[in-house]
Parts: sequence; structure tokens; C-alpha cells
Amino acid sequence: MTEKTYSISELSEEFNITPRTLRFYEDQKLIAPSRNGQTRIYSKKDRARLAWILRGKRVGFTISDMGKLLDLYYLEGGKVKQRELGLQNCQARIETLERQKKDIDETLKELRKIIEMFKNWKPYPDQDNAKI
Amino acid sequence: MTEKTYSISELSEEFNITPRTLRFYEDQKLIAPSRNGQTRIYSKKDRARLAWILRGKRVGFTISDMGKLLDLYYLEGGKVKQRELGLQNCQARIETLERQKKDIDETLKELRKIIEMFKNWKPYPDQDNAKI
DNA sequence: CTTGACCTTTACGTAAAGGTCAAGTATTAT
DNA sequence: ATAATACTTGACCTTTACGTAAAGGTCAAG
Repeated sequence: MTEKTYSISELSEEFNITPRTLRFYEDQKLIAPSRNGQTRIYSKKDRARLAWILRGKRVGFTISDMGKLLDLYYLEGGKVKQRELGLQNCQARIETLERQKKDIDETLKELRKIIEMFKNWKPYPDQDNAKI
Repeated sequence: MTEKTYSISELSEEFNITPRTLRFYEDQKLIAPSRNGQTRIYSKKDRARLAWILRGKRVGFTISDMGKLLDLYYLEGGKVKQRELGLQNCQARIETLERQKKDIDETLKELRKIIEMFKNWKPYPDQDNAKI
């Protein structure tokens, strides 16, 4: 049974990125698709890595951050040190993400306040201006 | 009663950014502190804008995004068009933020899975590998 | 009057994340 | 055979968000 594979344009269309981006990620050692001659062939595993990278990006990590994290994750060697490093890394990331969630919630609150202000706007100011 | 003001270094220390960053934001028209001679004097309002900018940044907006948003917010003119623009803008941002929250939640889930994998790592693979 | 701390502007430098050609190869369709 | 596609590598270009160095103003303390 031969696993499903993807061409560079298939994958880039699916994830709405350009081929250039995929080549760039390869350049940065984030993905290492196999080759048929010189043509890249992406496996399911490659696809999964890509999904991770892009999600990481969306929530504010750099691609080199993601590279390191993926490396730790896919590490074959189970040297205790490496595993601990991986754990610490993940935990640090979790903290960052949780702070970000709080930030987002606060920002959302304020945005909603602003929307109310826009909606309730009146041609003449009432006592409720000069708030910020 | 004279309102509290801040020097560039006070503000940069408080928010843990460099004075350069504050000057840069001014250059980009995000903040416009008043001056004593040529020395910048930041008001409470300036401080509030800064807080907004930084929070926006943390959750993935560019500083020019934040500039535009702040402009809409602080707009004195209540021209209907402008207000609608502001509303649309805010709503778009809210959607972005909510998508980001979902992303973060998913990422958190996966990070926690990975942590479990790191914790439960065993020298010989069991049937549970090759997952991603 | 000099030292130090803090401020200023101007201007070039840089890292990250790709975009944008250019020029060539390989496969497929007519 | 030739054109159209899809792929390749390389090289330089761009934007964002500041860093950093140069060169100097200002003001209080000793």
C-alpha cells in the first residue's frame, strides 16, 4: 500500500500558500519532502508538519520556533535531556499561548465597547465622552 | 490640576519596550506626545494608546493596523461613512481574533498531547507511534 | 566647568518571511 | 516536433519593526 502523496502545488493550494513558501520552509529545514528526480513529493507526515507550522504561525510563533518544536517532537533519540528540553519548551509555549488568550479576551471586550460607542454615537457629545 | 505625564524612559520601562520603539511609533503616527522644547511628554491618553498598540501587537496585529484602528476610535468627526468604516473594521478584527482563539485552543490541545507523549516516552515504540 | 544622566535627530543596518523574476528541465497534449 | 504545463534552482527585492551608531543638546550635582 502506497501512502497518499502531494505535489507542491496541491499542497500550496490546499493550505492557501505559495509554492515559494513551501520551498522556503524546506530551505529553513522545517520540511524535508522526498524527491522523484528533483521534483518534491510530500507525504502525509510532511502535510501534518506543515499544518502544525501554519497553525503555530497564526498564533504568533516564528517559523524557526516551530522548527525547533517539531524537531523535538519528532526526535527519535529519547535522551532524557532532550525530552526535558522538549517538555520545558512546550510548557513555555503553553504559558505564552495562555497569556495570548487573555490578551485576546481583553481586546475583544474593548473592541465590543468601541462598537457600542460607534453605534450609540450622537451628533452632540454627552457626558460620556473623553473616556480614554 | 495638571494631569500626570510620563517621560520617554518612564513609559518604556513601564511597558518593557525601548525608547526607540516609542520614537518609532511616533514616526509612524501612532502616538503624538506633546513636547517641552524638544523633549517628549506623554499624557495618560498617550499611555492608553500605547497600551492598546502593544496589546494589539501581542495578538497579531501590525502596528499600522493598530494605527488605523486608533484613528477610527479617536475620530472626532462623526461622519456616517467613517463610523461605518469603524464598525466594519472592528467587526473584522473581532472575527480574526475569534479565529485566533480557536487556533490557540487547538494548538494548546496538541501541545498537551505532545507533553503527554514526552512524559510517557518509552525506549521501544509501541503501537502508538507514527501518529503525525 | 565638567561629568553624568537623559534627551534629541539622522541615518544606516538587520532579521523574518516570503515575493518576484530568470533561466532551465521534464512531462504531456496536440 | 512543438507548445503548454508544472516543476526546479538561484538571485535579488520588499516589508515590518525595530537596533544601533553618530553627533550633539540640556540640566542638575559636585
